[in-house]
Amino acid sequence: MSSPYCIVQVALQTPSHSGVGDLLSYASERPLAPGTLVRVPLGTRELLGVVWDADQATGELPDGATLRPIAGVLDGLAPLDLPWRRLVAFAARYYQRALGEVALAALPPQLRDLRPEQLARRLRRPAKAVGDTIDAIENIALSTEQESARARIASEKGPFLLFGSTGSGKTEVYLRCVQEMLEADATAQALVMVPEINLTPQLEERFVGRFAPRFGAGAVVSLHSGMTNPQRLKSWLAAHSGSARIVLGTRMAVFASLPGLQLIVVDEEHDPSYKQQEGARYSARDLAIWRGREQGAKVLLGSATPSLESWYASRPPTPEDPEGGRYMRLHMPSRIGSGIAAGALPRVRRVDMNQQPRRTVFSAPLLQAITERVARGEQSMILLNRRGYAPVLHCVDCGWKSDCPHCSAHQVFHKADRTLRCHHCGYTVRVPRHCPSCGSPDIHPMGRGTEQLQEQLGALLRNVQRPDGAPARIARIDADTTKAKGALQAQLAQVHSGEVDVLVGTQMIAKGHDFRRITLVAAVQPDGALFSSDFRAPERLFALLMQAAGRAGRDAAYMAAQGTQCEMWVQSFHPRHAVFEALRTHDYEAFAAQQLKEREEAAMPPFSYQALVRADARTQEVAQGFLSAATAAAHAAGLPGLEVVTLFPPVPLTIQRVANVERAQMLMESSSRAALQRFLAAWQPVLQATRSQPEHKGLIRWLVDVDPLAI
DNA sequence: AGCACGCCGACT
DNA sequence: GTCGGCGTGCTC
Repeated sequence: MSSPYCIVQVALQTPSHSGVGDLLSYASERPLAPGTLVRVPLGTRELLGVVWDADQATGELPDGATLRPIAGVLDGLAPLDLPWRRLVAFAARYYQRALGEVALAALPPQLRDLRPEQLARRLRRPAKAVGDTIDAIENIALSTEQESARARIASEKGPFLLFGSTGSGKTEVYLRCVQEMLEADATAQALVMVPEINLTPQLEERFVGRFAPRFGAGAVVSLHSGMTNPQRLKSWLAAHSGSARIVLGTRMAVFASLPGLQLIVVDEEHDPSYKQQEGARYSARDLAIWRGREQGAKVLLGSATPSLESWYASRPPTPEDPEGGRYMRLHMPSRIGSGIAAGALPRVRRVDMNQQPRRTVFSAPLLQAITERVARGEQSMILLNRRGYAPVLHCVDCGWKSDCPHCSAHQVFHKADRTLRCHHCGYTVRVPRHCPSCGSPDIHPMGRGTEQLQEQLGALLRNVQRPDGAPARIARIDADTTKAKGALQAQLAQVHSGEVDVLVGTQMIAKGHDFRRITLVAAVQPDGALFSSDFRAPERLFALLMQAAGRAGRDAAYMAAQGTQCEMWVQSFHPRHAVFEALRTHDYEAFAAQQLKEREEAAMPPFSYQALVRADARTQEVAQGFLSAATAAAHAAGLPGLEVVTLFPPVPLTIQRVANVERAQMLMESSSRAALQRFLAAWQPVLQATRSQPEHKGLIRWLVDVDPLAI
């Protein structure tokens, strides 16, 4: 009857929503602490798992079945602590995924295929001593605003929203807060997140420069998907063991094991990249808030254009609303720097494209402004959120368009390699000489992308000389020019060195990179986002333009010496639109107030909570049929929460078909986050049951997106 | 999701 | 006779 072994519950990457639960029982000869990493047999495979349950009862099995024994214990590693396990469990529950899936995805991939002996060998390997030759960098004196933010963060509980314009020195505040935290406690750790891999090297340089001399060469580690598996494992182990004091990373870093975590910084907290778009669709920013509260760590969100969610959550108390928001808002409005031009934000110039000749790309005044800057040896930056030469080819005779045969989207014309490429499925063909439909040679590009912009600008500026007499040089940075590893850094270096006079690119160039000599930024065609069906499009456009404007005039001393006024140009058919009005006055607060009013009237986030279910199938009918059936089943079962959750009918996605898969989705909305959660949890098994009915055989997959960014 | 088992067609 | 097609079903 009684057995000589313990039963342990292990979290494994079990098949996504299928019969197998996510905690499986195994036999162990000795008790294992929760959080212990183990290798266990499953079917014919052997998988990495995490011991989950504290219940170590020795006893009989249900139904007299036999348990398979644990295959191995990764002994050298301390068990993952309770805060980490609670974070993973919360994320799995909140985002409606299997516990084991989230747990295993949160671990470095290489841990999955390392046998216990291999791991032991790796752990024995001494960390190589790195030179201690780095000189300590003196702290820069903080401005009054920075100092007051620092003091508030030090003395209050948070979470904090550091609302500071571009160039107000948010990074310096992060550095100070991290430093204080780490100096006060020799075991303290800090997590600093940035939205994109591209931004980690420059931040790493700054943190290493500041902290390697103080806390040792291994004190700062990075964690992002651009690293090789061995590098990631190394950083992860350093964080887990506590030897790394600072972890810099992208959204995935929110799941790092940090036993001493005391501070989390989320830089550019409004950035959509914090939302994972596959697997468990978590928001690293929201999880950071949760983790901070749970683990007793302070959380510091920073942005010049906060998400409306964070802005609303940080509203100060008023007589009508004596509670105010959950976050504490810290305001740093001034740009820092030396010289009389410090603090000057670029002047915003709007060009009414209705007054320009049809099909104008560069209006005369904008072209004039760029020309003058080239002649003065200053740099300009032109933004267009569309790569390639033209978004579509068009036949004048029969109306044919370069539609992708597999997607409901156009194939984009790329002139450099004479291809038509679908940006959704990757399908590529050579550019036809004649219309594939009627044979006419009269086929033309319609609309423009960055490639064309670069070409046209080259022609327009061909007679323009730099101060040294050389012709103007126009560079382009977008996903196409930066595919190769290190290409982005190399191209940025060219801009920094002054080789480039005009930089054309997608939003990639608007983010974070510190260009010293750019005095003009232009958005030539930003109207697309104004009337988008996505209610967050204006918010995103405003953030992008503000961020882009922040690229101009960062070298205040230079600006002052030259007597240059930096400018942000916007060409639009709707120059009086609220987004541009707010941009003109650099008034985020007015913009946010106006947007929040609209959101409140329409009961949209942050005044309501949303989730999506998406279904993919060969046909739209099957995809929508599944969603309709699952909705009907939810109503029939009278699922909890339903009284306060609105289910909207299924609709096709904006891009309905990708790679021959039809996509449909339906929206759920509620004024109560808890009710929406209760409903989703109860609905999960209903969705699974619906999926297994024979009439929904054609369904390829379904997935839930909680707090979606785009609908 | 893997991965085996299984039960039928064209090959050395 | 066997190599291999992918339908079905199981994994503590």
